[in-house]
Amino acid sequence: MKILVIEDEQALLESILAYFTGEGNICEHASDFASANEKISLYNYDCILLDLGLPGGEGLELLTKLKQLKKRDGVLIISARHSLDDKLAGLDLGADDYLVKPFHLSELKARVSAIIRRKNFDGDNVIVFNEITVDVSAMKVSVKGNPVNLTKKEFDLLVYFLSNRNKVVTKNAMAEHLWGDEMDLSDDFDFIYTHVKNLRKKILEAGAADYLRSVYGIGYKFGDI
Amino acid sequence: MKILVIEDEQALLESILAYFTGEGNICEHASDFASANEKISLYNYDCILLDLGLPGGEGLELLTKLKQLKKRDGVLIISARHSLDDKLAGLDLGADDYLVKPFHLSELKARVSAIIRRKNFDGDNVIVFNEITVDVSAMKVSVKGNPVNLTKKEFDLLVYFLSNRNKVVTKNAMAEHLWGDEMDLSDDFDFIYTHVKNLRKKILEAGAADYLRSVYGIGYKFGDI
DNA sequence: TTATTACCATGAAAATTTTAGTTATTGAGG
DNA sequence: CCTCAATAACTAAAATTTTCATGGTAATAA
Repeated sequence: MKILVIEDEQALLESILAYFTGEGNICEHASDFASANEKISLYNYDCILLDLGLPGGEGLELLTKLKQLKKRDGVLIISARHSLDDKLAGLDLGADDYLVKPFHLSELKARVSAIIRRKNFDGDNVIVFNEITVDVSAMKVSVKGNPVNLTKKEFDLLVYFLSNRNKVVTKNAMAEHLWGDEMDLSDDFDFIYTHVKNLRKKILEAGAADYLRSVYGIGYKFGDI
Repeated sequence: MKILVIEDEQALLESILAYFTGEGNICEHASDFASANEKISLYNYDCILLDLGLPGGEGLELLTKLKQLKKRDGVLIISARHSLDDKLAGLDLGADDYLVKPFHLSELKARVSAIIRRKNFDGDNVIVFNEITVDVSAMKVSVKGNPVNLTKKEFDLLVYFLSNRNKVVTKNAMAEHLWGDEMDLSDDFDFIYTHVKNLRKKILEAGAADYLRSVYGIGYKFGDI
C-alpha cells in the first residue's frame, strides 16, 4: 500500500517510515505544509497520516483541499492536541480516524489497516473476483481454491488491478503506486512488463481465465472479459 | 505470555509484577483509569488483570471498551468488592473470571493460566501438533515422546507459531509478541533469526518434520506441509 | 560459574531490476 | 488497401539487491 506521512517531528517521522516500510508498504513523507500540499495534490495514496501541528500552515486545511480535489485517499490524523473539538473538526472535514500522540506503532498500523480495508475492500479482508480469491491481510492468493505463490510485487500488482477492476490503469499510475516517488517518472519502466508477465503466467497456470488486457499505448485493464 | 496488570495499590502491583515476571511473562502495568484505557486500546494481551477500584474511572467500563474494540484479551477481575452483583456485572461484561482480594499469588497464577489456556488452546494444557507435543503449563516440549530442551524465547516462539498454525506471521508480529513494547518496532531485529534457527534446529534434531517455512519478505508460516 | 540472549559476519537463496532480443500494434505514405 | 518503419509490449535470462540462514562471539542474567 502507498502511504504518505505528514509529520515534522523528525524522530517520529523516521520511526513511522521505518515501521511501515518494514511492513512492506511504499512510503512517502512531507515535513511542512507546502510540500504536503504539493504531494496530496499530485498523487494518490491509500492512506495519509496527517500531523495537525505543521509548520507553514494549518493541517486541517489539507483536509479541505482533499475534499475540493475530490480525492478519496484515507486520512488518519495524528496529533498531540487531544481536545474533543480538534477531533470533531478533523472528522467533520473528512478524516477517517484520529489518533492522539503519543501512540504505539502497532496501534497506528491497526488503524491504518482498518482505514485501507474500509476504503478499498468494503471493510473486507478478502477480495473475490470470479475464481480468484485474495486474502489481503494474509497476503494469500488462490484460484479455484488452489493457492498461488506470488512475490510481493506480483501480489501488489494483482491487488492494484483488482481494486481498479474494469478500469484502464496507466503504466504511470501503476509505477507510482508500486514504487512511489523513488521512481523517476521520466524513466521508462520496462521492468513493469516483467512483473506483469510473471503475474499473468502464475495466475493463468493456476487455472484462471485471462482477465488482463493490455491497452496499447496506455496500460492495462483487468476485469470481466 | 503478555500480561497487563491494572492495579493502583502500589505494593500489590509490585508483588504481582515481580511474581509474573519471575514466571517468565512479559508484563506491563497501569495504575489509573486513563493509562489502563490507553494500554488496552493500543495492545493485545494474553491476559489482563483488572482491579475494579481504580482512580479516575470505573473499571467495568474498560470491559465495555474491550468489547467495543472487539479484542479477545482474557480478563481476570481482581477486586475487594465481594458482592455478588459486582461479580455478575463483571462476568456479564465479558470478564473470564473473578478473584476477590486478598488472594494468594499461586491462586492468581492458576486462574490466569486457566484463562490463557482456555483462550489460546481450547482449555487444554497441552498442544499437540503431529509429533510435537507442548505442555504449556509445564513449559515442556517433546517430539515423539522424547523431551526437547528449549530456552524461554524458543519456547515462546514455538507456542506462538503453534497458536498461529497455518497462518503467516510477520516478523513484526513475532517481535511484538515476544518482546512487548520495550522493543522499538522501527528497529530491525535480525536476532530473531537466531531464535528461529535454534528452535528449528532443536525441533528437527529431535526428529520432527520441517514444519516451519519462511515466507520471503514477510515472515514465517508454521503448519502442515 | 553456566545458560541464555543479543549481535555480527558471511554465504546462500530468493526477489527485483536490468538488459537484450523478439513479437505485436499502430498509423503514415504509397 | 497494403507495406513498413516506429513504437510499444512481451519474453527470457543475466545482474543486482534484498532477505534469510548459520556459525561464532560478546553481553547479560541466573
